[in-house]
Parts: sequence; structure tokens; C-alpha cells
Amino acid sequence: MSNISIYTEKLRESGLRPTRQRLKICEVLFSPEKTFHFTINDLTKIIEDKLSEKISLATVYNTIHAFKKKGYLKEISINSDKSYFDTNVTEHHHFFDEDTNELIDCSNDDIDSVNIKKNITGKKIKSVEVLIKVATDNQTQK
Amino acid sequence: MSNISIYTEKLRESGLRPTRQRLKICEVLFSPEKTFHFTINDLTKIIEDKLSEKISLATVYNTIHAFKKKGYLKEISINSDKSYFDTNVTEHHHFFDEDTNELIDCSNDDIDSVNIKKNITGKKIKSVEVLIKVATDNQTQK
DNA sequence: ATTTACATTAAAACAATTCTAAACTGTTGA
DNA sequence: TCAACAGTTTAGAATTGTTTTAATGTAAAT
Repeated sequence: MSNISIYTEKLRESGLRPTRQRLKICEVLFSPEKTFHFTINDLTKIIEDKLSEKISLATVYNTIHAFKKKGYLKEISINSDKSYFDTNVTEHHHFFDEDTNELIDCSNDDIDSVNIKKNITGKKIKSVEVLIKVATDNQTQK
Repeated sequence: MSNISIYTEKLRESGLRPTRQRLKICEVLFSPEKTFHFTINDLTKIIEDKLSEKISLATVYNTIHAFKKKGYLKEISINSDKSYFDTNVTEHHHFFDEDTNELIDCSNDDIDSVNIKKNITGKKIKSVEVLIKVATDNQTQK
């Protein structure tokens, strides 16, 4: 069975028409068994490998932003020159390996859920993210 | 009493000579009663107001990086086009107001301490950061 | 089919950060 | 005192990630 109809639906839900380029983006993002983390650059490279032709950066950025806005992708808060995204949109946290610049999912075995006791008046909590930076012992703080 | 000797010491500890420009940076960063958050741009503007002359961005970047490396400043993990720094280097967490792009310290009244049960093998935990994004209710997720 | 609104693209623009090379400063030691 | 050196400041250039632009192309509705 093909996933095309699922992708088409996701695109429409995000306010986008299903085009060849966008369906290819969907295939890369949503067909893998496991969720994963990526930068726009990573994603563009993977797509171009699969498509065997170039895809415009603007198209990738537009599509990713629309998916993020709709909640089909999450952006991870990290102070980096690049933006990191996650196809796992469930509430979970991350290790960030400073040696390799790699994000690794935290499982429930790794961390207790975070308990927020008090919030800013008049504001609604949009997300709670825990980032645990790790490195080999002799590594200097980045 | 002057703080100059304290600043001089901090600079030397960070591997930097105490120059006029760097001492002015120290004055802005380390003399206020309260700790605060800033971007490089914020800081440069404040310094130029106090100095009444221009300071090179390169100087600001160099100095901030040296202080960060030494642990006199912390960089906050946030996915923004700019980097945010904090003069409060004790372990604490943040609210990020998406309406105003403002960072606000979490106190112990706001959040329970985060309990990490398991770490990546062979790695050392360098930092644990919790970022709580908030916005007015009708705000779309950024 | 025609029209209309949306898409794709390469290239330009932009903004934050880093790099560069030249001029400068302060310290050291003849 | 002065020459030499190591490190500093600076403006501007370069770089990088991201966004915008404007021309051309395509999907969908009538």
C-alpha cells in the first residue's frame, strides 16, 4: 500500500498542495520506521539523493515551516548556527552530544517528567524542553 | 571601592589582558545588582552608550566567548537567529516569552529540580537546561 | 480549456557571526 | 630610552544559515 494519500492529507492539513517535491519531502520525513533529527541541510541532501535532481532550498524551508506550524514536526531549542528538527512530535527530551553535534532522544528511563509549579501570569505554556548537554570528560564546554 | 581589580582578575583568568574596552564590557556585565540576559547586539549598544564611542563587534564577540569558555557567562539554548547569554551562571532554568522574545529566570518556586536517571555511556553531563516557552493563549506556536 | 491561485526556482538580500590584515598598545628587556 | 614582541582593536570583508524576490511553471476549479 502506498503512503501517498497520507502525505497528501498531511500537506493539505498544512495548507499546502501536494506537489512532486513536497511528496518526496514527506517520504523522507514520514516513511521511516524510526523518528529522527535533522537540519535543513541534512534533509536537502537526502532528498536530492532520492530524487536524483536538485530541489530548491526555498521549497524545503517553506514545507518544513508549514509542517512545524501544523505540529507535524518539532524544532529543538538549541544554540547552534543551524536549526534542528525532530520528526518525533510527542513530548520528550534530548541529550546533545557536544563531541559530535548529535541529538539523542531521552526516554522515560532517562529522565523524570518535569514538574512546573508556577507559570507566568497571563501566559500559556506552549512547550517544555529539557536539553542535557554531554561530552567526553576532557572536552571543554562549547 | 572600585571593581577594576575584580574585572582585571576575571579577564586574566579568561586569558585576556585588561584593556579599556574589555573593562567596560566587564562593568556592564558584572557590576549590576541583578543578573540579566542579553544578546551581543544588546550588549554592544549598552557599552557604546556608556563609552560614548564605538566598540568593535569583534572585540565584544571575543570577550564574550572567552568569558563563556571560562564559565563567567552562560549561553542559553534557544532556537533563535541570535544567541542569548546570561550573567547568572548558577544552575537555573528559563521561561521564554514568544510574544516579546524575552527570557525570564525560573526560580525554585516555579519548577522542581530535574532528575536525570540515566546518562549516555562514556559521556559526562555538562549542563541541564529547561526551557519553558510561553505565549498569550491566542498566539500561534513560533 | 481557461483562468486563477499557488509552487518552484535561482539568485539576490539579509542578519548573525567569524575572519582578516593593518594599525595600535602595553610590556619587557637591552 | 627605545626597540622588539605579543597580544589587541578595528573596519571591513567573508561566511553561513535563512528569507525574500521575481520570473516561470503547475495544479485545481470553473
